Order: sequence, then C-alpha cells, then structure tokens
Amino acid sequence: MLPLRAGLGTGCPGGGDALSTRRRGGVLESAIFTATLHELATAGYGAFSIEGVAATAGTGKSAIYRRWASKDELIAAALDATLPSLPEAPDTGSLRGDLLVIMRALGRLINSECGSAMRAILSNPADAEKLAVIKERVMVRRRQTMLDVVRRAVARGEARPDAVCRRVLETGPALAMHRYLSTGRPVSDAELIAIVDEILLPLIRA
Amino acid sequence: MLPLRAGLGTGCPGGGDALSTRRRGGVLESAIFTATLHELATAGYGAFSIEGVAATAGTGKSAIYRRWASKDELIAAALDATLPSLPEAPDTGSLRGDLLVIMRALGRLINSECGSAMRAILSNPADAEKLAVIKERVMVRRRQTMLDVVRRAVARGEARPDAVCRRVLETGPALAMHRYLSTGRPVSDAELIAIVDEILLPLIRA
DNA sequence: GAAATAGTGGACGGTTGCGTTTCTAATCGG
DNA sequence: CCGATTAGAAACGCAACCGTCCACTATTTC
Repeated sequence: MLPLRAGLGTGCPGGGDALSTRRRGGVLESAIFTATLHELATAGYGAFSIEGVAATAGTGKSAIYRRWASKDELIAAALDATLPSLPEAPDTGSLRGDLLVIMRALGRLINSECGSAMRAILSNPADAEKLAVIKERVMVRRRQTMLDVVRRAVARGEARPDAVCRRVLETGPALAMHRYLSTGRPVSDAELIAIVDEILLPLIRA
Repeated sequence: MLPLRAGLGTGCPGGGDALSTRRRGGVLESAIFTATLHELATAGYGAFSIEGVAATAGTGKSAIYRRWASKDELIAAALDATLPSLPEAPDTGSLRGDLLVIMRALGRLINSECGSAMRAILSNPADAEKLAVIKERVMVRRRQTMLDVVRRAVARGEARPDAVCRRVLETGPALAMHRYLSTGRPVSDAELIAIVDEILLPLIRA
C-alpha cells in the first residue's frame, strides 16, 4: 500500500530541495479524509479499520484519535468534508439540456471514490446518522435542483404539471444508481443520455 | 442471542414427548442458511462472521466448515437456497393490475430478510459471483416478467411500443430499491402503488 | 445391538485490529 | 535559536475471530 503522501518533496538525502517531511493541520486532515473514503470504498463499512486509514494516509493512529473519537465520527467528518455542495440549477434553455447537466454531475459523483464510499454506507444495516448526511448532501438537495428545472419546464410549456412530484424527481438518480449498483461499473455518459431521452423526457412531458 | 432451533421438541426431562435434540442434514442446513441471512442483514458483509452464524444457528463451526470452505461459499449457498424462484408473469387483464402484482412481489422480497441480505452484498463490487446470483434471480428474470407484461399491454393497445426497452423495465424496481436504500425502512404498499400510478403508467402509456 | 456418521462443545495457535501510551522527531512562530 | 505543539512510529494488553482439531455423544442404518 503506497501511502497517500502527495505533495511531499523528493526527500533526497542531502538534496537541495528539502521540503517538509510531515504534514500538519488541514493538509493532514485532507489526506486522512481521502484515505477514509478509500478504505470505505475498498473494505466497505464493516471491515473498515482505523489501522487501514492510518496506513493509507501514511500517518499514525494517534493523529487520528486525537481528532476523532471513533470510526463513525471519522467517517461522518470525511463525508461531510468531501461530498459536493449544492449544485446550481442549470438553465440551458431546454429541459433536455438541463436534465443532462444534472445527470452528468450526478454521474461524476457516482463514479468517483465518493460514489463507492456512499455505496458502502447504503449497503450497511440502517444507521440514521450517516444516511442523513448522504440524504441531505446528495439526494434531497439534488432533488431540489431537479425540481427547479422541472418547474421551469412547466412554465415554458415543456412539461406536464403532474411531473412536479417527488417520485418523478427521484427517477433519474434512482436509475443511475441502480445501474451502478447492479453492474459494479461506472455509469457511462451514454447511459446517462439514454436515461434522459428514454425515461425522463417521456415521463416529464407525457 | 436466542439460537434458531425452531422445530425442537419440548425437551422435558422425563417427559413423554422425547423428540430429537440434534438437527441433521437438510434441517440443520436450513437453520444455518437462516442464520446466514440474519448475520448478513445485521452485521453486513464486512463484519459477517462464521462465529456469528454458528451462534445464531445454535451449532458448531465444524458443522459449517464441513459443508462450506469459506464465508463466501456459505453466503452464496444461502442466497441460492433462499431467493424465491422465477415469478410467473401475471395476467389480470389490465396493465395496472399486472404492474401492481409484480411490484408487490418485489416489495415482499425487498422487505424480507432476503432484502437486507441482498443489500449487504451490494457493497462489494469485486465479487462477481455473488452479484451474478442476485442479478439473475432478482433483476434479470424480474425484468423478463415485466417484459412479458409490457408486451401484452402493447398488444392490447395500452402501451406505446417504445416502452419495450431495458430502462423502462428497470424503472419500477430501481425506484423501489432506491426508496429502500435511502430510507433504511421497508417499502410501503402505498409507495408501490404510487410508483405504478405516478411513474410506470404514464411512462409506459406516454 | 453394533457400526458408521456427524453434531456439539470446547480448546488451540495464530492473526488482526482496537484504543491507549510513550518517545523521538519535525514544524511553527516568536 | 528556543519553546510549544503535534506528527509519526512503535509497543502494549485485550478482544474477537479464524480455521483446525479432538473427545464425546446423539442419531441413523442395517
């Protein structure tokens, strides 16, 4: 396991470029968060270990326990720091264009190590706290973005008013996630386009 | 933890109803499978332990290792033995009726301990064997059932021919599963009905 | 009843990880 | 340079689990 120590200098003995050999504060925390998501993605939740995170981050357990009392605290902090913030509602002028922007942003998230980490959380027996972070950051707010887009389309006469309902707004993300979970492979751009064209547009315009 | 020893006699000392005190063969395997799904549902995949299964089933590790060489073999065997067989395509005479039958059967599966167990193994994409079992039993064949229903509806003039495509067939199960994973709670009948009425019917009839 | 099979319970040596502690080294700011 | 802080490495005692082994006992079959 190659520890994640990006940003270090060459560390050549006697070399002229003697950069720091230890990280402190935010830099170290960032490396720990990265290692945390990696551990979640590879080991899953149940086999997640602080030892593994420390090894991957190239740090000691003390540095981790100095900041977070438990595995769950560390995971929650890593997710909180790493999951993307609220996306802006796109305004491309067409419903299809807007839907593609949203679905592509979701695809990038799913296909990142964040996606694998989320999958580990979702597959774990119910834990309300961790699910709440994911729900808030990924599902609820993204549904709000989708809502803005569909409302605008209704106003433009591109969508039926009945489409403004939770389940319609959930359909695209549900299909993309379903694809990801059932194949274990990244969601392709072609798949995202097809979800928009074959499902979302007919459904919203129906 | 109360071991799963259903089916035993009263075991009264000196009682007149002296039934067997040990399970053998298929009966023992059935108890082990039940305990396996329970362990998956409660501990998840990563923290799944043979010790836990043995304790829950009220048997010894030797009896388990005598039959299955590893955790993965046991899990695969338990899922193979427990997942329901191929459902018949319903024929209620209406598209809505057929879709409700299918979605309710799926809901019963998701809400069972099988559902929790399936969810647990979603976390490990690298294990194609286990996922293949799930895909075959739950997704691919259920999609086939959905296909039969939609084809019949097309023939009756209730559905648009474009609806005969993989993504449309996946939409209902994807939404139900999405709901289950994101809430951590069973999927209600009202939710299943709404998925049919608000999503599947408009989408398939569009 | 005897023989064969296999279930039960416990022990075993080994591995992994936990959370904590200790110590030295590195970093930062004055 | 010095002092304060903390990062990194290693060690520690403990717990949980692994896969294997073994003695005893229950069950089934002939």
